[in-house]
Amino acid sequence: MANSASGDSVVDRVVRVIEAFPEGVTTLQLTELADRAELPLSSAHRLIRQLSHHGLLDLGSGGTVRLGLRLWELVNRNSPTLALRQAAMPFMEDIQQVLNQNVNLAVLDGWEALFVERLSRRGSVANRAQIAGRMPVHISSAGLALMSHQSRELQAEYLRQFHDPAGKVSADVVRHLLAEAAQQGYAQLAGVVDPDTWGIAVPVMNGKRKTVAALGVVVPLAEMRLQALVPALQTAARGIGRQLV
Amino acid sequence: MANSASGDSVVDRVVRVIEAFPEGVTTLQLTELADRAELPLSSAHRLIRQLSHHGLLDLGSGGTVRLGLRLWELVNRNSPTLALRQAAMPFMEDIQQVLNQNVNLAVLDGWEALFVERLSRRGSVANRAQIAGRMPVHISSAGLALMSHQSRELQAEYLRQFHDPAGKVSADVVRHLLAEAAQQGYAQLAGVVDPDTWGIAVPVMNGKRKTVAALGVVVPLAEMRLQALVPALQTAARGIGRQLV
DNA sequence: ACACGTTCTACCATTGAATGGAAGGCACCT
DNA sequence: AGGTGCCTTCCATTCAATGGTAGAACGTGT
Repeated sequence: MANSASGDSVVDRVVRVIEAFPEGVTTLQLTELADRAELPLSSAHRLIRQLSHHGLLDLGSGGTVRLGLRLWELVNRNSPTLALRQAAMPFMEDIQQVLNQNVNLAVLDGWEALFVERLSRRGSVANRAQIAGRMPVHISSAGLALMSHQSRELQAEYLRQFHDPAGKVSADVVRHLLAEAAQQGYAQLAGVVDPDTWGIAVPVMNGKRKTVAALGVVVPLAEMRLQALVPALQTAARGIGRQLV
Repeated sequence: MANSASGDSVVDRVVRVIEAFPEGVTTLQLTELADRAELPLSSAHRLIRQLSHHGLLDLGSGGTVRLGLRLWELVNRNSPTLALRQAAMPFMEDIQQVLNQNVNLAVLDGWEALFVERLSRRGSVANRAQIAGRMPVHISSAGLALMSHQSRELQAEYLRQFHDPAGKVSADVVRHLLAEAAQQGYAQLAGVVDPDTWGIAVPVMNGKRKTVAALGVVVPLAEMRLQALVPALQTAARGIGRQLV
């Protein structure tokens, strides 16, 4: 036998290895990684050593495996969201200063909002973990803000396939939320993620008026002041969008 | 001929493709990417399509290639510096609040300081580009702070191979800077990177008193107040280190 | 309008790079 | 002392990867 009894290419395997790390886990043992990637140990070992040699992975002395610093560096230097994050950062800092709330920036990926940047509320323990985190469209204000400004076709497709695994939300409810968000120009969601918090997000449109991101804040229910928040967010979103092609 | 006339493995090629993006460039044409990665066009095309299929790259309609959002997500979720950044973030925010200066966090990689986190001075235009940026040890306060707390052997090896391409700095000068930094417990460097700025950095030690990072600020020369800065940085560095294993 | 250059995409016979079972080595248990 | 779990290396087998070639789809200048 040669070149994979299981019928997958080298590229497939490289991807499986990188994907094998569970969220938030930085270190894995060689054997465990081989298991997770469903690779024969010897194959996994060879592959990981190659990747490690190039710095994409970091194979420690005792068989501990991490993602490589070099990979982190390359990806962050050339990240597809680099321009967006650079444009958004000053405005996000402004909002954090003025409103003193958690600020976040998300893009749409599939049927989920992917958070690409985040600033924590001053004084609170930073919750940086949520960077690179995902939330389904229907339970995040950012997701709703993003989806409500997509094309009719995409929204229709989204609603067609929509199914809430928890079974608590129907497609009709989501349709209503999207319509409301589209009409108002912002999306809000209270107590869904966390019972004591309120999320508000507005779309960020690039120069061609295409919605490329959502800018949002998460505030304690008690401090909710929609009148103050929405204009601030919308102003910032326009400022960001003006810098994007 | 089969399996690479040039004698490199698939893994080599995957790495070359990812590394082919110049710093700060997010989009490349297929042909240009093939050139940069030194791959035959047809091979590059096949490889990139595979990677794109898995979301590590993103092959657009007109042959435009970007890094994939999925890759960014995976790397940032499981980044080797995740714990460090999470521990450091609140302290960095404190410093930014109290001192109103650019704050940065770096680790040592090879003979360079790799900046893993950064907060911009309030009011200044954010210079986020420097995240994932590198600076040689001898011309960055962070680099000096890091190197000055490494083992004797590593420092000796560093000094042995040291060579300033600009020819302005001798190994003896660097040796002196390192000794000074080691003795004082902080490193400073004035007007090297930018003629009007002063950089100060202190080491961050983990629970085993191993130096794992450097915490630093960059201040305008005019606002230089060493007496205020160093204690603040050292306090923060201790706070960060206490949370690291 | 036409010819030309450039770039993307697809095909397919050839072959050496990738494969993984087996065995060795090491550390740490019981 | 024997057992267990892990990392690491070896090597004959073979099919996945390769890249020259050619066609399609642009864009551009004459």
